[in-house]
Amino acid sequence: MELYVYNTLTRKKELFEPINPPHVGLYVCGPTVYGDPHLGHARPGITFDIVFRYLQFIGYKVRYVRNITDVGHLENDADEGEDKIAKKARLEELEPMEIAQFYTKRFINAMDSLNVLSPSIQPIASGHIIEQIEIIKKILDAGYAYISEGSVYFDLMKYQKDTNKYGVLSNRVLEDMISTTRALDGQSEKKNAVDFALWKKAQPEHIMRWPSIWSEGFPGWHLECTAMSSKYLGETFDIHGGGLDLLFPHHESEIAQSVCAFGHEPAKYWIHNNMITIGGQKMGKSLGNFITLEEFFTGSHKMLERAYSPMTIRFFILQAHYRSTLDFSNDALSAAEKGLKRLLEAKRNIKKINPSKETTIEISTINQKCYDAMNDDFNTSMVISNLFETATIINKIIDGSEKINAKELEELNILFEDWYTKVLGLQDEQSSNMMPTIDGLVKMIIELRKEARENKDWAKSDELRDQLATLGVKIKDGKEGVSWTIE
RNA sequence: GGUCUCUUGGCCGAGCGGUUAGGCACCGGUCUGCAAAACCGUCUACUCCAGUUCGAAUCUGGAAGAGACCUCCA
Repeated sequence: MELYVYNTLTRKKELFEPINPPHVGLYVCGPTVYGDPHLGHARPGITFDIVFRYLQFIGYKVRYVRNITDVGHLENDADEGEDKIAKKARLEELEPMEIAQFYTKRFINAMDSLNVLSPSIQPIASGHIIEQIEIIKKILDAGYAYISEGSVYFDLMKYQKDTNKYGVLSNRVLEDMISTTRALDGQSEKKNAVDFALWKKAQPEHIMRWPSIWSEGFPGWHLECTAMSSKYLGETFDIHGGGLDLLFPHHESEIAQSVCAFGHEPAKYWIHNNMITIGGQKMGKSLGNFITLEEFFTGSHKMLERAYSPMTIRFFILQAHYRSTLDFSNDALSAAEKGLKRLLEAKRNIKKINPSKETTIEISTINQKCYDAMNDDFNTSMVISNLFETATIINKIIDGSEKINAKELEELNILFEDWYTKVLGLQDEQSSNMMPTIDGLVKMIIELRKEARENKDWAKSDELRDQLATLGVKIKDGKEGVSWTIE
């Protein structure tokens, strides 16, 4: 069994071979915590959750590091030298760390509800200022940075001249960029407009600041990931992930920093998830068209026709391949919701199956198809397609048009446990510790209704059904008796 | 302007040279006191033009349209 992953560095699918098997180091750029998590955050969260889960599923020991950026980034338009968290803090009259703390918690809660597993380590940028300063020193010593008015800048021209590596990831041509770079604040301090800051001297109004030998200030925008990935995964690790929008300049700059500080590139494989679009356009803070995850869960956004559960969001995202753009719409989400429900029902129906002597189906074939799909660059869409076909088979078995023996039935059970639950991370949202109680209560009412129906008291029967419906409990009169679900 | 990507049926979305993707919707059927749900079945594709090939949604060239990055962004 061989896993192939698409490596952005080479623009093709490559056989996955960890540097130190069975260990795998996975680093993913986490959120900047100055706002509520939105649908865009769900995509990398879920994409790399799948990578994390699948690598473990096939036997690797994975250390998954996903950072929290709480140092903020520079605003580039107005507010010279003020970063996002500081700005928000000033507006709301809070400590910057209150803002960061608040949104970090919101982010983690949202990931939990999406059933995204916790990373092995979730380091915060502000907790690694020392490590970042150390890397700046290394780059200075190597001669690829210079000090200017209390700030430290990366010398891109020198880096390019010596290594010719700038652009390996993003295919950028440095010469072209120089001619098209727009004027930004502080350019006069730089040798070249394209140079990026490793350390930035804080302006008087800038409230997030740390001491350093250069100035009171804050670390540059790309440094945190270099510092934290090298600290926890080593100078060279297996997979670096993140959103496609981080490819340039963020990841390109990380490579440059690593090459200068450590003498080699940081990651063997680069994996990038694509964007979620809304009406064909990228969803983003600056565009004002983003919907927060909480708004999805509660339905409180003007573009949403109603609420969508976390599992619906997860399933919606998994139905597309991670490298494709995924377009949001109410119709698409409703379709995902119904599809997920169908799969869940099928999974539950497995329990109702009575095995036969003979079997007309072979589970191992389906199982192999799921492996093949995942081994081909994590094709979750294909796995789901296989599960749907299995759902049809399950229904046919119950219907009597297909047969399954005890051995295959056991494999069927494992199939859903493995792929639906473990790898795709889908879960039954209705399970809670109150369920046995609710189940008992509903069954009592169903019993009452059954009596009414036996007496042909349709009015009473319908009243019970309607009242349960108003509580969100849907009664289903099936061939094999009555069942119910919570809507 | 530069770099890159995409264009699949009513909607979403796989597909990487030959075989049904799948889901949702629609329609037909089964079931039902009625209804809903559920289940079964069926239909609608590959932006356009040219080329390579026995054979192309899939490869090549061209056209049109859309998007991403080049500025913080998942």
